[in-house]
Amino acid sequence: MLQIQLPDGSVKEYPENYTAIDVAKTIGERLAAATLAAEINGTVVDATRPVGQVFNLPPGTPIPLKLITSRDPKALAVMRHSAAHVMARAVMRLYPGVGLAFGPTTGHGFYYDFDLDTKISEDDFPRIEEEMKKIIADAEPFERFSATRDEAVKFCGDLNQKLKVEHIQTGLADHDSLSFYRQGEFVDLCRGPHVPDAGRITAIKLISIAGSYWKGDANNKQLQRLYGTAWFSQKDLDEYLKQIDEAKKRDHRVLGKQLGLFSISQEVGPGLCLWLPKGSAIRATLEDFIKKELLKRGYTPVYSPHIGRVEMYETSGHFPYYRDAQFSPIFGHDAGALVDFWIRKLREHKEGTSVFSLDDEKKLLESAKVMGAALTEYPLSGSVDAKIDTLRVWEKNQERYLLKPMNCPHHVQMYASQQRSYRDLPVRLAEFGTVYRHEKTGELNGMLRVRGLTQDDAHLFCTPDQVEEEFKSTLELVKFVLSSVGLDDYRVQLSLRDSKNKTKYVGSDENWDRAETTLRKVLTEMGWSFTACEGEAAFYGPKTDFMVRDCIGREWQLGTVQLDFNLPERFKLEYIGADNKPHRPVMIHRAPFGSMERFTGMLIEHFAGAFPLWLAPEQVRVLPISEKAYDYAASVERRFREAGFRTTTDYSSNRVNAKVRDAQLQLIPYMLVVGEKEAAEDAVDVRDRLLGDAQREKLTVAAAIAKLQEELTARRVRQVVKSSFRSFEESSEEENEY
RNA sequence: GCUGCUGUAGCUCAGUGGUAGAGCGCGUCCUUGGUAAGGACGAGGUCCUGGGUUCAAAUCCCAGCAGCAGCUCCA
Repeated sequence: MLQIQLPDGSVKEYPENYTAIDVAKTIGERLAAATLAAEINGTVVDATRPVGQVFNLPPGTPIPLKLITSRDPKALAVMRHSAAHVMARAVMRLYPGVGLAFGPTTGHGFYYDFDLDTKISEDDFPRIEEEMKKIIADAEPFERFSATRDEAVKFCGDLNQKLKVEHIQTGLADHDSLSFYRQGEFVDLCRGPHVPDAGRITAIKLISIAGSYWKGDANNKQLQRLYGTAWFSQKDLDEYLKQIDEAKKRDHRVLGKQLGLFSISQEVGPGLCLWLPKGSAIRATLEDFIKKELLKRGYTPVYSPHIGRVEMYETSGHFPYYRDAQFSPIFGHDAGALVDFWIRKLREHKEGTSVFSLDDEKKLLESAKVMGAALTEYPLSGSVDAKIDTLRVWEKNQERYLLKPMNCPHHVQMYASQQRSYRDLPVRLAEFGTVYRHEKTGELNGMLRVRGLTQDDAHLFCTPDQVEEEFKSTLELVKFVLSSVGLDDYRVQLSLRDSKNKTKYVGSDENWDRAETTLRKVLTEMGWSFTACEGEAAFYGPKTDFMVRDCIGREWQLGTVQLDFNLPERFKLEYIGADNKPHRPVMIHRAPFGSMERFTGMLIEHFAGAFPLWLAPEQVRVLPISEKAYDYAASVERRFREAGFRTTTDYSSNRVNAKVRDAQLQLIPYMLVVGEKEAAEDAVDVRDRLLGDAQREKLTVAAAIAKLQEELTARRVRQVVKSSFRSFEESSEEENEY
């Protein structure tokens, strides 16, 4: 007999081969019909599997069992995964010979990757959906069966599913037994679980089609990824689609245009952001805020130029590691780019990655000569190394500048500009440093991913003893800054080195281990919850990143604190210790906002454009009732401006109704309606954007100024419109192993 | 960079192998108004760029550029 413990704690006995559905039937037919899956000992499994087969608990131990119906949030993921199978089955019917890759669930639906030469387009969605609906109407069961690795390979081979075969042989090499699910004529390698039959899938819709890479590697074959969503009712589906539409309305690109905050013009260039006056007001407010905060915390503001010698970035490693993501160097000599290309080609030739003929070299020599670089020393018949050396010598004598991709080397030079004593440390150099990166075209995204950005950057140089303390206080600064602007919906990520691919990083294992251990220790001591992510570190050190979500749920890195033992070594930085001997300082890179562009973009979405008073680009608008009140309106505007408020007056020929509406739609926190009555009393009629007409308040100008100043200095956040796509709770992306 | 979709007035978008439309905004005038749209008139377009097909292309085809979504990348 099988001993099963139900969620209420009661233990009951059932026949050995009973499934969760069978158990449900003993409670009630309706419950059995509603059961979609079962949670056994904390793991979600098929409701149709014999409970006793799932776990080998010691004999006599009752098995904890929970029946999962559509009311349980876990049911959605199970059902969506089944929907992915149904979609794949439909696609297979319509496109014979399609190769199957992976088909997991996502936070709001599911996708399946297909290897298919025919291009699926959105025009094909209706017939795929129709086929899916047929499959759902047929309500055939999902049947699980197991196979050994060899059987599985043969089975998938017979089905001509090459990607599955490859996956079994590589990704699943350590699995002895593999499970499959059959649904009618469709069989798929799959970990499960699934709903009992396709009829349990109620409301489905295909969302989009896009490219993806096999196993997420851009060097691999490109697949077609079909996205869909599924819900237990049409109502839920409609609600979800409505939410997506709502979410798009708070997109910073939409609001940025609507509210005149920023603009990205094709004339200026892709990824280059123009901060319009209103966007600039927000940025300036943020910058003032953090500048004051940094002074309090012992930072010293510095300025550095926008370009620097390429050699400096070769020393730091930025140039060799990220060359393809940088704007080309600025060459002082006309032949600079040519020689640069030449050296790269020679290196590729040496490494065997490309062919570079003697004839090519002769042509280049000729061209260089025409461009004014004679290169008489070039050893045409010498070794590749000798050739590279000759060209390098020429290059070293020329000017080569890089549009700066990072501020750190500049700050490093500032540190090195004088001798440092341990008594001087920590040195904290802060700068709103503008950097340029040639991001790939497909990566650009409004203000969130740009090619020119300003970091609220600073570099701390400290003794090894000071590292933990400095790191800790820096993390606290980031947290303080985020909470000051009302951003509390973020995730802390500990970004570590990829232990399997160390070629992406500079520095010794010892330095890395030291840095990663320190970070983990500090985070743990602070009691913060964080997620550790391998392979997310910077090339010079591990970091703690503050991740937030945008209006449609994509995650972005804002603030970051990075620990670096490596750049001080590469630049041979020193300080004189108490022992009168030179020591190597440790660097901390940190940017609470990350970049002003991305941070402002995220803030726009966070507040859905409705900024709190202290950040609002236009804080107060004076609305004269008629021309008779123009003079008084002007004086009110002047007094508010003098009190420090960003104030305008609406002199349009509209009626006050329209003026109120305009200001309301432009999300201006306070409107001051003034007419003859107010003019007579030196008053304003204060209309609060949030309270509207119902709670208008007539105050003297002085009282209104005082009221608003109180809200301003407190940096009060009175409203944040919740977004359904931001929260971190709901986004448990199901990783399907296979 | 890859795959797919999109590109029409300042904005949002409709539209057709036969020479271009709406709403909002903008301008002028009337209205001098009391808390989410007062009225009239008017100006605005190389229909992304370059090729091709055609008697005829903004519309069909190709290429490029840009935007969007996804993938990959992100110092």
